[in-house]
Amino acid sequence: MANGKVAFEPIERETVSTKIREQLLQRITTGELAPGDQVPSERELAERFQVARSSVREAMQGLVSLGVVRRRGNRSYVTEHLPEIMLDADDLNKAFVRQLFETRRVLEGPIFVLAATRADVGDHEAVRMIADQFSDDLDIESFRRLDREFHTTIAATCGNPLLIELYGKVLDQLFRSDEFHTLLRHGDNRDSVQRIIRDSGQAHRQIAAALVNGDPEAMQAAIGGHLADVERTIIDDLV
Amino acid sequence: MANGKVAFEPIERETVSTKIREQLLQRITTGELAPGDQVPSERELAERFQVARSSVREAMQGLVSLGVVRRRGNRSYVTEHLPEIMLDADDLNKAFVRQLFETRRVLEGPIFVLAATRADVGDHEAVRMIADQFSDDLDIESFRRLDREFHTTIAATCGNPLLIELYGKVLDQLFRSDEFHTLLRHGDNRDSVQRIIRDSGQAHRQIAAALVNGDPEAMQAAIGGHLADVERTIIDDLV
DNA sequence: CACGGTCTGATGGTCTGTCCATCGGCCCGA
DNA sequence: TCGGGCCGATGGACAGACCATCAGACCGTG
Repeated sequence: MANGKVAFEPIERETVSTKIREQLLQRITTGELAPGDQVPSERELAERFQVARSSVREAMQGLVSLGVVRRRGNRSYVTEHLPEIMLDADDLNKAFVRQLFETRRVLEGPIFVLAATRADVGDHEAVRMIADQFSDDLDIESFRRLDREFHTTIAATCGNPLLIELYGKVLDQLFRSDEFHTLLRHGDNRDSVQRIIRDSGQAHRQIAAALVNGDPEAMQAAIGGHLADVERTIIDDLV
Repeated sequence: MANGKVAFEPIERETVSTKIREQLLQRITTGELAPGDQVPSERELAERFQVARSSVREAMQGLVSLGVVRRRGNRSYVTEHLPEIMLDADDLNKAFVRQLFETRRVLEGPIFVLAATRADVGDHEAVRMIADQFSDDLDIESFRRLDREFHTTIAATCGNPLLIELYGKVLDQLFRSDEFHTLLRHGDNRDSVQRIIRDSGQAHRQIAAALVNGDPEAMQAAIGGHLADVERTIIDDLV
């Protein structure tokens, strides 16, 4: 060691739920658990891992907070779109988009939780007003401006502008990336664009409602499903 | 509504653990639960909230992943340093520093979890090598350069450079902020600087060890305690 | 007085078992 | 064909228990 003291590192103390979580995460990131479909039930996992269901639940909660998995009511869990570690040099663009989405998922949960607990009725009203302005027939530029305003307003409610700024930058990067741009500009994708705008409006209204109700899970579910679609669309359409 | 469809927002389905988590988070951010000291035990909280201990555990896990609370072995939980919503205009600087730390905490957990599951032995060795270069007698500039290299290397292991870039930017902002600078430059604080360098070296070695062991909790604990000190030092010393 | 061993109560981690509301899918009858 | 009702599976929540660990008090020995 560079300094005088011998390095007595804290001994490893890995809990059962941590081991489970790591195994599941590995299964997911390697694509062994296909993205977008069901994860085995808690009871089945408990039996397969030879542990108690409570331990499995604990592991799953960790994955949920990581954003790689989503609760769907009482209907099992579904893995979010993300994985497929792509080693091909050709797929660098895809890999970058994947990172963007992964980062978004990481930032999303905490923001919504903080917003749900810190927002007051004034914030609620402001967010709801903006959300109601979304309509299906917005052109892409108006939509983008409104979208920006929406996220900025939520920033104020969450009590941590920095966090929202990062989130906004990630979303910006996402929507401004070359991949996304070509996707938008491409004449064939006019339908996709229109669908994205429509879905976004609905998603934003749901987010506003969830914020008013102070329900972070609902917020995450509202935006999550929608953005998962966007992610799939973008990645699938990449050359 | 702007579009034709009536907005049937998903009905609120708030779980018990969510309610508990929100209550606790509010208690913490309002400073009612003093930052840095123990949270009541799971059993006591279960009794006070009139719920099962498993529900309390679930809520606490959420708070841990949010970074506002930390597990300390089997010795209860401690609230992280962060809260005290400061309304005074004078305290804008403090508020910003607080946001920086809050953001760091949010990014930290996921990064370590991902790094722990995705890193291979080569990554381990690289990280360990850099960590061993930290020594107590580094000058501030060398330290900063080494620190930067350390984080960059971990970026490669975590499989998501973007996430690490954000994390690095936050840390940068933290260490480059005017507040921190004046703290460093101030002659009186030579001891503080030396202590920070010394603690950082140890923390980085612990992080490397935890990464090699694939133990995210240990990683977080290693860097968490150290940075909590830094946070306290900075905020307390601000004018 | 100092130091190491021992006991004890509290805590988190884990397990087992149970009950409930909800949901998807199925069948059955109108 | 369609609507309603039944059934199995699932997540959510609960109660109670056991264990390893840890802090702190206690005690004995030097």
